[in-house]
Order: sequence, then structure tokens, then C-alpha cells
Amino acid sequence: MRAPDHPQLSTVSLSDALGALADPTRRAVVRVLTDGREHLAGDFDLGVAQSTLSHHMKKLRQGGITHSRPDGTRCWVSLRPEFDERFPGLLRTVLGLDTEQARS
Amino acid sequence: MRAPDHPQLSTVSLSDALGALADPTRRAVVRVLTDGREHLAGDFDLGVAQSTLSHHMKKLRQGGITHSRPDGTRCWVSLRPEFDERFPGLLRTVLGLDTEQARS
DNA sequence: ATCGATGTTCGTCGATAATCGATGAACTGT
DNA sequence: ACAGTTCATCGATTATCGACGAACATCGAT
Repeated sequence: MRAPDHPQLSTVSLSDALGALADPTRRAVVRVLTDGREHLAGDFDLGVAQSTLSHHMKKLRQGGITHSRPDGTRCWVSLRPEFDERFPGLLRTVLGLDTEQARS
Repeated sequence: MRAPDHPQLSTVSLSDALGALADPTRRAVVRVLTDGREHLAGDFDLGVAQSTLSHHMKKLRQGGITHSRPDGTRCWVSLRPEFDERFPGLLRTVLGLDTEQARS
């Protein structure tokens, strides 16, 4: 697996971040990651094809939200801690609002 | 002018709201509206065609963020106060992060 | 060297987005 | 009645999105 691209946080726009968070599947990924740990990409079972999940992971990386660390044939995904320095409070606010009825 | 549609806030999803806020032109509109007053739709000069601005206004309405009140041939636009009850803190957070460099 | 597992990339599809100019609808003022 | 203003809508264009399967790359294990 080629090492994925992680943009500098300073080049990530608010539109990029909000665009990444506007999709419910991607928010579901982020919600899992808020435990602060790394998760295997393959452990997300969100009802989409593997290639689709890979696409969403790319969007999250480009939005500066997540970090992907290849490990052999697998891939560990985690939140980028610096994201909250770039956009303070955004993740907490968005995820806090992401209740059952608001989710779709 | 036909009266524009304003969705019930309970039917507006977080994805709708975030999608509306993900566009910099629309955030520029919202930023103006945070003075709490009504503004004429024609007073926004954001460098896009009139029809394009109308399109953005529609997105903001559909995201539950703004209210449009026709008045003769013109249209007064304002924030929907209930939006903050539906998504508490979202507008304040997003607009607070919308600095010059993050804007695009 | 081959195989299976895991993700990424590619090509494609239908749907939606953002933009524009042109047209239409509704109102105002003369 | 007519002309002008203001905004919405239409039609077209171009781009992007989310989805899929298929193909590809990389690695570990056999």
C-alpha cells in the first residue's frame, strides 16, 4: 500500500473540513475514532463497499481530520490531534449534534 | 414572487445544515446575517450572478438556516432563530472558525 | 513462487452542485 | 397600460459526489 497523502493542516480550508463532515458515513467513522485509539480500516462496517469506504477515508484525510498509517497489508486510522488546533471545537460540536434524528 | 419554501426544522438533517455551510459563498451570506437584522437579497454583492445567489439562498433555506420574506418585488433574508435550537452552537462555532485563511 | 488478505485506484454510473444567461412572475411607479 | 425592478426559475454546461465492481499493488504466509 502506498503511503496516503496527509495535507498540511494550514492548507485545509474550512470548506474542506465541513465538506468532509457533511456526509453521514464519514461522520460515523469519526464517531468511532473519538475514543482516541487507532482502528483498522477493515473494522468499519458501514454497509458500503470496500472501495467506497476507501473513498470516504480519502475525503477525511483531505479534510485534515484523520490519519492513516499503513501496516503491512492493513491500515490503521486515527484522528489527527492537530485538527482541533486548526478548527477548535468543530469536531466536538458536530459530533455532539449528530443524534439519531439529525443523522441522515 | 412566489413564497419560498421553509422546511420544518425537525426535518432538516445535520448533513443538510453542514452541506449548506460547506460553501464559502453561503457562509459569507450567513456572516452578514449574524447582525440579527433582515437584509435585502439584492444587497449581497458576492461576485456571483444573480441566479447563482438565488440558488445559494435556496440551499440556505433548505438547510434551515435562513428565512426569506418576500416584500413586493424584493426579498428580505434573515437567520432563523430556531436553527440554534435545532443545532445548538453550530453557527457560532462555524462562523468563529471562518477566518481569512480558512475561508476558501 | 504462489496464494490470500487488505486497501487503493480506475472506470463507470446516475445524481447532485455550482455557475451562467435568459426568461418569467409579481410588484411599483408613472 | 406600460416600463422598470427584483427575485425565482429554466435550460445548459461543467464539475463533483457517492456508489459499485474490477483491476492493481503490497504484504504475510505457505
